[in-house]
Amino acid sequence: MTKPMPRVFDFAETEPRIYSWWEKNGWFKPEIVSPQAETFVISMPPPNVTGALHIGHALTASIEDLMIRYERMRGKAALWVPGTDHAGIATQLQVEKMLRDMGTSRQEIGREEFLARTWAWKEKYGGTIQNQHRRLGASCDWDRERFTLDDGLSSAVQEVFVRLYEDGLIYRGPRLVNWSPGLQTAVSDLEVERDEELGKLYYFKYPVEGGEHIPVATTRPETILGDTAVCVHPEDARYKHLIGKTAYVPGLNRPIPIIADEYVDREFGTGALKITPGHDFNDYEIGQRHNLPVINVMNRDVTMNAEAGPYAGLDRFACREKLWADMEAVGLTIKVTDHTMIVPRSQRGGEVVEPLISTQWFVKTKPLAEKAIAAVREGRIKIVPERFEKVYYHWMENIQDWCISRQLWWGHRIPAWYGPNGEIYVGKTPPKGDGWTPEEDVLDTWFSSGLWPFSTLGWPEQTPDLKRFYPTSMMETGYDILFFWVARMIMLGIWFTGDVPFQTVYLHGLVRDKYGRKISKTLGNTIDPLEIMDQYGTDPLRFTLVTSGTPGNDLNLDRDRVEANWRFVNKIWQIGNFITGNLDGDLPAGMPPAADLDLPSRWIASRLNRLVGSVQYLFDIYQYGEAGRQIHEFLWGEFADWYIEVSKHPLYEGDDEAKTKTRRVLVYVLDTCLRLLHPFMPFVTEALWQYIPHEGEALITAKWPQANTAYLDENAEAEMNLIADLVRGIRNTRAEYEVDPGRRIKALAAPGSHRDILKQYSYIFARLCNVHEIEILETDHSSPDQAASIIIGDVTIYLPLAGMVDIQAECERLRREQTRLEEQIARSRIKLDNQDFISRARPEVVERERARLNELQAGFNRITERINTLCGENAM
RNA sequence: GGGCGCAUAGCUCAGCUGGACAGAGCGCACGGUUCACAUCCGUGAGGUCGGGGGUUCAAGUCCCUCUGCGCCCA
Repeated sequence: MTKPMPRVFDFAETEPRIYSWWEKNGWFKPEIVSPQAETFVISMPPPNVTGALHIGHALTASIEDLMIRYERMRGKAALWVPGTDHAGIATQLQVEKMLRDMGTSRQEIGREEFLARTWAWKEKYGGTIQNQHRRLGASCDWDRERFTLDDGLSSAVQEVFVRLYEDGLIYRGPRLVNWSPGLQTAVSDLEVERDEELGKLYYFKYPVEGGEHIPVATTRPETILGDTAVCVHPEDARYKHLIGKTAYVPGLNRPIPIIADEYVDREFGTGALKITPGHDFNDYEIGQRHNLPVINVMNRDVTMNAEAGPYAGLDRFACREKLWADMEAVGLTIKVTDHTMIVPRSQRGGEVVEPLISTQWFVKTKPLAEKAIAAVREGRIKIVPERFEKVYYHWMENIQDWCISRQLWWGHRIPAWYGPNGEIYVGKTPPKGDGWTPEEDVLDTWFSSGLWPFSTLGWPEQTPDLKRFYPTSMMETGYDILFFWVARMIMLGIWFTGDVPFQTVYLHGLVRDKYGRKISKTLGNTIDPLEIMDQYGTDPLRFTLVTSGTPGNDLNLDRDRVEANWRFVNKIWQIGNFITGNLDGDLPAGMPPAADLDLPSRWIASRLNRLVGSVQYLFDIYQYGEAGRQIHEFLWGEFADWYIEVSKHPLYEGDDEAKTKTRRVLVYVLDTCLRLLHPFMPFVTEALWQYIPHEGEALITAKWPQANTAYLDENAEAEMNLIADLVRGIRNTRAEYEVDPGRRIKALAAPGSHRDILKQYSYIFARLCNVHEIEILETDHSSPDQAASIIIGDVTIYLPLAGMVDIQAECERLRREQTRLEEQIARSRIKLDNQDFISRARPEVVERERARLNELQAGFNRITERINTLCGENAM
């Protein structure tokens, strides 16, 4: 039985109610199906624990929830593991800002107190994003929620660190690293952003033994103080004679050799390159090749150190100025030019990153990467869209060792201790004995998130969850973290579990504003998903996010589209209103057999099953957006606009049998569409489903539809198309002749080969174009003069519009139509006359073309006939 | 320097395995108080599918090339 449903869909009331009902019933958990069921598992990319939901999270959650709901409906044990990331740098910065606002600092309160405050901060703001995910309808298993600093995950991190160390894949040592002066920590290559900026190129003269000078250009004069060579191209005629001689570092007069290396670009600057292995990655490599010493001239706060001689204590940029001024004074400068250069900046802090020699912990990535590459090459991991595989290989094949230590406090403490005699101990527990000092540094946040797919399932313990749900099925995330996160999960996952962490990687794009601009606070074009949900509800936002773009490409989010989809939600609701309002008592479930159905029902059943098949195909190839658009098009453009309108006849005027059949079709079609749409728009579909006759408790656990080919009916589609074309033709004609839409008119029909259909379904014309009487003419009819005619195939409909039809105009209209047909016939003939087409095109394509030509020909004959009778005497 | 993406109606985008006159939403113009919906219904205008070349019986769709915009890597 059905209960009366509200006239409008109140999303604000419905969403939280339905969500908690789902959650309370445990439907987000994989345990709702048998333990033998096939699994489908997604690890949710963990957002920053203290973060707030932004539009990117909304996209991620919309797609992942869609995947999860779809697979759940397909009967799989669907598990979506949620969680949050401690986000070392970001969170520490937030807390430090709070401390600053309170007039203190982390240094002042000390490590222990700082961590206590950060945990407190996490407790306070940590729940926000979970609840925001609930608003999005995310059907994840909250009982399995994890946090990267949980005990379990911390133990996984330690385990991994220790084992990698024992495998010889983690080492510690002084190396040139990217130093973030603002954050006071080393960062990895990936955390450095390189952008073109306008800078200056400074030309210095380096004195050379024997009184000569060699000109050297640099963008960073302060690093001159750390130069250990000047390098020229071995074939450079300008400097060939200087190779092997000694130059003197400006400002310090330290002697350095002039060396030759083919690396030098003769075109750039002066063609003579200063080599500073302590402050430049390329120079570091050249230095290694030539056995040059490495001099570090900076402190960690990027002031100059003692090696800088008279410049010690100055900030790096102040030093730059002063050195230039000093050298200018002694005539060792040439010129300064404007110069566009690549400046490395810290991803988080934005300040210029300084390459600095520093002792850090590193992961030797090559052996890990090899296995990770093989997994994708061998198809054990599939990346969607496929083109990202290339990007992945390129990065993996050129991978550099990964600097994993961070001079932060918020994070996983590196499980290492230093002995009194400089020895290093690495283990999960402190070493025995006295005199051991624990390592101060913590690990890169991505080190722990790299374990996410298995650490969240209990690894290193062999938990039942790990056994059942690992490897996971799908890693869905943005392409912007392919290297940061996806690549590392693959490397670490394979290394530690011997199995891939997930079978498929689906990468989505970035959400941009409607003009395609990147969303940024400074631009002021941020899109707040919460605000949108307040205004339109969750379903329109989700549907818009999923249908606005294609996999792997950025999508431009247009608020107008959200509004349009909000109207779509209303449309669905109104369809529900209509159907439930026209039910009466119990209804047999399911569809009547096709043979028992009338033409419109056979048509809609055929269209529906075609849709189901198409949606299935699109889901199989991850084209969710297109699938959503097709469901939308079907539901509104075919079901509501045509079938429902037509169904009013049997519903209002039919007998009981006709009513029942029509009701069953209406309910069945709606039910199927709600199932198809549920992964896209969970709330309105579930809410409405509860008002229509249904089996089972909730749509969320209802069965995903399968196409039933028994209902495919090409003939019904063709007949219905003909009727629809006639209806449209009549509507056009009425509009053209400005016939009052409310005015009922009659028509005459020369039915051609569709006599029975037109007779039986003439009511459709009454419903859809206000033609309430159709007189079916005999074959040898005489056609009326004062009439407009609509010709589709071999059917002609005459609208006797006495006094309104201008024969002259009508003839012109018909001739235009005739010409159009003529052109199409010609084109079709050319095709069919082409032997190559006949022999090479697929038979059904040729067949379709033949049928089409017949149809065109019939129409052409009909229209010619009409012109002859109507326009005979004024044929010019 | 290497790689990738995008370029389709005024705007935002679809168009997947090549096959009938290229679609949607919004916007625009005109017309609608019929018992699901004005959060609606109907009609219409609007596109040389960035340029050029090629493959094919057939190209918006595949290949090459050029132009413009964007991204990634070095």
